[in-house]
Amino acid sequence: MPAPTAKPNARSKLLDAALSMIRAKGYSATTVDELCAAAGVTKGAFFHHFRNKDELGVAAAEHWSEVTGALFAAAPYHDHADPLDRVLGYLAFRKALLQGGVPDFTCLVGTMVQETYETAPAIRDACDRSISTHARTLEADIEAAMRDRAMSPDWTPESLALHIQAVLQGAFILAKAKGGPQVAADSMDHLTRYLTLLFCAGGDTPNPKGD
Amino acid sequence: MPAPTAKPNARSKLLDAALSMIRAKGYSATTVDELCAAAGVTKGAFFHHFRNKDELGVAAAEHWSEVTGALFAAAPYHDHADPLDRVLGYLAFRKALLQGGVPDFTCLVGTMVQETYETAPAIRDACDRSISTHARTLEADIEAAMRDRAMSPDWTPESLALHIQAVLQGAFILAKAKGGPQVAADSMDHLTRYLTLLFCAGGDTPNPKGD
DNA sequence: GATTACATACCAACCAGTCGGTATCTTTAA
DNA sequence: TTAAAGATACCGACTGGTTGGTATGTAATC
Repeated sequence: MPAPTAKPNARSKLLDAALSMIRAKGYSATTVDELCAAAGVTKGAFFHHFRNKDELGVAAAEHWSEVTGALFAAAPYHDHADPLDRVLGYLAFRKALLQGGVPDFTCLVGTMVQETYETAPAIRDACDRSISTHARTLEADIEAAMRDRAMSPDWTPESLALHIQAVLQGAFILAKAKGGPQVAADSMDHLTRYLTLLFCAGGDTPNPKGD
Repeated sequence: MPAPTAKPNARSKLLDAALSMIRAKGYSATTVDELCAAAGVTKGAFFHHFRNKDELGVAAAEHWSEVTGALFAAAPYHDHADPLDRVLGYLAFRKALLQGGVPDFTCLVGTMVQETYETAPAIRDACDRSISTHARTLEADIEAAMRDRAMSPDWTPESLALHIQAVLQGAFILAKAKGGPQVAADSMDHLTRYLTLLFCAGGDTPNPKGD
């Protein structure tokens, strides 16, 4: 990638179109022809930049990581002094992103991995990288919040960061099923409540199942 | 439906095959031909029982509701005397179901609604019904647990039941991305911890955001 | 002048869905 | 008791449009 900034060339037009089209219709139902039409390029351009459809899927996941990575890196929740406030601010930011139609606020890689995890390992790995890398941006703050409170729980910062991602992904599924963001916002409130309780009311309680 | 028990006729063979095939490959990538081959029936039989592919999708969601509904109705977690123990027992039961390959323990309707929520409203509604009806089986126990503790929180039993479903659905997405159930089990542990904290350590704390 | 970045035309395989036909089960009435 | 009559369940060849992918050509750029 010599040019990090995206000129309106065929490749980036295809990737941008892929983000919205795959989020709306899923990966399998997104056809190369439709994608080219939406991006305003020809099929020749598509197969010039991508060897096949799966390679576009991988590139779309990576493009998604870059776009969302920049969005979250520039978000204001990092400014809080207390690390727990930064984590809670992250969740508030996620909740504030629930705007527009369902395809506008849902997650590309969460959608795509559901269809491809068995049939396209390259896409699954790209989606895993996207989710896991994003989750890792929360780990330092979680760990700092634990240290501030001298907590030594039986869960790891990584597992909590991944749990947060799981709640968000699940909230999107419910929003899709119910046709609106309200149920997702409610779920994010429950998650916020969990973090508040966990760090302020009893984070050292042993694992209720003991395993 | 005069005969509630499933004879090995073409329709139920197709529905059973659909459950596993759609969970593994997704709805769009599941072709009618492949489905018929897996079920051991012909295409003529398919279009005798279903007007089109979408109608199979709806029927598959309903079949899924019946199969899983019977599974959960017969599960032992209902035997606990305390309603909170029944809810926690439900979660332990869900965790115990994380056996076999990823397609074996993931949720059909969560998978299907992601691909169809924009393009096939009938399927989306069927998936919503499946999830919401299942969530509703938890509401009475949640409400009873609240009453036992004289709680008057700013969340409803319905929202908590749906949040539980969101965590489960999200856990399945993470399991698909990571290729195994461990991350899903970890997320279910966090959810169990949330319920424990919520009902035993501070369920009356006000909404941290205040909205 | 050669590599890159597209455009156009084309293809074989595949897709959901159709259709004429057969086997079997149910109803009815002589 | 049985047989005509109709409905249901299923079969499998066929179709027309779509699919991902290719082959080849051309204009711009390095």
